[in-house]
Formats: sequence, C-alpha cells, structure tokens
Amino acid sequence: MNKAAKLRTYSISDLAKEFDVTTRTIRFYEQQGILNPARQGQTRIYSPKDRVRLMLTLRGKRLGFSLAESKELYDMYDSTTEGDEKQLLYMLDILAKKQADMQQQLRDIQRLQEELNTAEARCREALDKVREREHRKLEKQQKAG
Amino acid sequence: MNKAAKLRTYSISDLAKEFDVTTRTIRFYEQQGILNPARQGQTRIYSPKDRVRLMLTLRGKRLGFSLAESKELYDMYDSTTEGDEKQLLYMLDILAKKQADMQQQLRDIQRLQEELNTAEARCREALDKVREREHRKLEKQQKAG
DNA sequence: ATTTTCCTTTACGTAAACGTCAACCTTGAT
DNA sequence: ATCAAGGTTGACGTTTACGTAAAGGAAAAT
Repeated sequence: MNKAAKLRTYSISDLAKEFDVTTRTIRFYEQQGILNPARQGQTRIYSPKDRVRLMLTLRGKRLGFSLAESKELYDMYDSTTEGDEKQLLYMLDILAKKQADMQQQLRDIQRLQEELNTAEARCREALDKVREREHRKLEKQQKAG
Repeated sequence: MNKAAKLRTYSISDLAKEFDVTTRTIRFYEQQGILNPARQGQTRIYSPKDRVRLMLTLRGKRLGFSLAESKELYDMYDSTTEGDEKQLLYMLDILAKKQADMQQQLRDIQRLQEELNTAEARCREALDKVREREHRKLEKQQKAG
C-alpha cells in the first residue's frame, strides 16, 4: 500500500506564487490549523497535501467559506477514518447543509447573471444613443463645412 | 409615463423581518450610500426601490460582493440614463468582469459539489463499517447469552 | 398617566483575514 | 567577507461589516 515515493515538496514562496497569495497568508493559515508543513530546520516544507488544502481553502474563500469552516471540514474528513458514529452522522449533516448552501448560491448566480445581462443590454442601448447623436452632429458639421 | 400611483412603503423593521437582518444593518447600508429612504419626520420610510436594493445587496453579499462594489454597480446603473460615453464603456467593462467572476464561481461550485459528494460517500462507507461491527457484536452477545 | 413599542442618533467595540513593519538567521553568489 | 535573496518569529495596524449600549423622541396600548 505504501508507495514510499518521495513526494514533491514546495517552499512557501512556491505556493505563494502558484496561488497568488502572500507568504503572510500562508503562515496565517498554518496558525489557524489549516496547513501543517514539515520543517527543515526552521524552514517550512510543504507537501502535496498542504498544497491541496491551500487550494481548497482559497476556493472555499471565493465561495464565502470562513477559514474556520474550511478547517472544520478538513478535520472532520480526516477523522472519518476513525469512525465514531456520532461524528460521522454530524459530518453528514454538515455536508448536507453545505450542499444546500451551494444550491442557493447556484440560484443566486443565475439570477445575478440575468441581471448583469439586462444591465449590459441597457448600457449598450444608451451607448448607441450617444453615438447616434455624435454621428448626426458630425453630419451637420460636414454639410455646414 | 408617470403612473402617479402611491407605491407601497416599508418600515425599517418590515424590511428587517423580511430579509432577516437587523435594523442596524439597514441603517448601516444607508450610511454607505446603498439605501436612500424618505423620511416622515425622523422615521425612515422605504420604497420598493430601496427594498430591491436591499435584496440585491444581500444576494451580492452571499456571492462575495463587498458593499462598496454593490454601491458602485447601483450608482453606475443609475447614471446610464445620463449617457456619458466613457462612463458607459467603463460600466460595460465592469459588467464583463462580474460575468467572468460568476463563471468562475460556477466552476468553483461545481467542483465543490463533487467533492462534497465524494466526502459524503466516504462518510457513509465509514458509517456502514461501524454499524456492521456493532451488528456482529450484538450477534455474538446473543449467541453467548 | 404611564408603560410599551418603535424609532432615532452617537459612539465605542469586535471578529476575520490579513498587511506591514522590525529584527533576526542562513546560504549561495560575487 | 559581505551581500542579496529568501526564510523565520513576533507584534501591532487596518479594513469590512456590522454588534452593542446609551440616551432619548413619539405614538399606541393599558
């Protein structure tokens, strides 16, 4: 089962560049218990797992998850192997709630997209009118000139 | 064009209840230039337009918009009637960017949903195992008893 | 008449998520 | 040797979006 392969590692600035965040952010996430880099002396060494967690966390942020929420999900996910029935049921409950949140977000997005489209249409109309006026003005000037 | 119909109005607590926010929130939004209630003496009287803005703002929040962003959109939308070409082009630019954001969010949501599903599956598996163990334990006890 | 019930303003407090120093290693390049 | 590039740990500062409490007006119910 254990592949014993030396997996890739990343420096803090590797990850910072890849995900376009500051190193401060990454250290902060560690302080919040979201990342757990190994150490080589003082220097942090990030594993692929850390990298995935960072990715998930940032995506979660875009979807309105707090860092605490993300952490809770990771912790629960990790503890599913232990198999405490109560914990598992609790996690299923949380997952269902998150799914419901996502459904709501989907609706929100669809509505907003429609509104953005009508706003764009209105905007283009207004623009056309402005340009038409400009056009007629030029015509007049040419006739006069 | 002017229907001159007395449109519905709302008190601050009407809106607070309808959208499940505090009155503090609603006053704060006014302070941020998002709402513009009329006044009857000191008391705020909200129009349907205010109501819509509140709704949009809250939806925006769920999608990660800051109050300042929402306000900017409203201000620009209102000013489209004036028809300054530069403004209109700027607004079209903003709208396109928001659309792009929403596309990204759609992708984010879809991925997250998939992950939630696999997490759920894993969770159910773990739960089954726990319950199977429990079951066998009971069987043994019955045989022994 | 007075007690609720809403409403108001003003103002200080707070949690989340970092930004921004400061002050300090260490390590490879010049 | 020294110097620049990257790493580290504090620790205080900042922004956003409100919460919360104080102090009070005005109207409606008892």
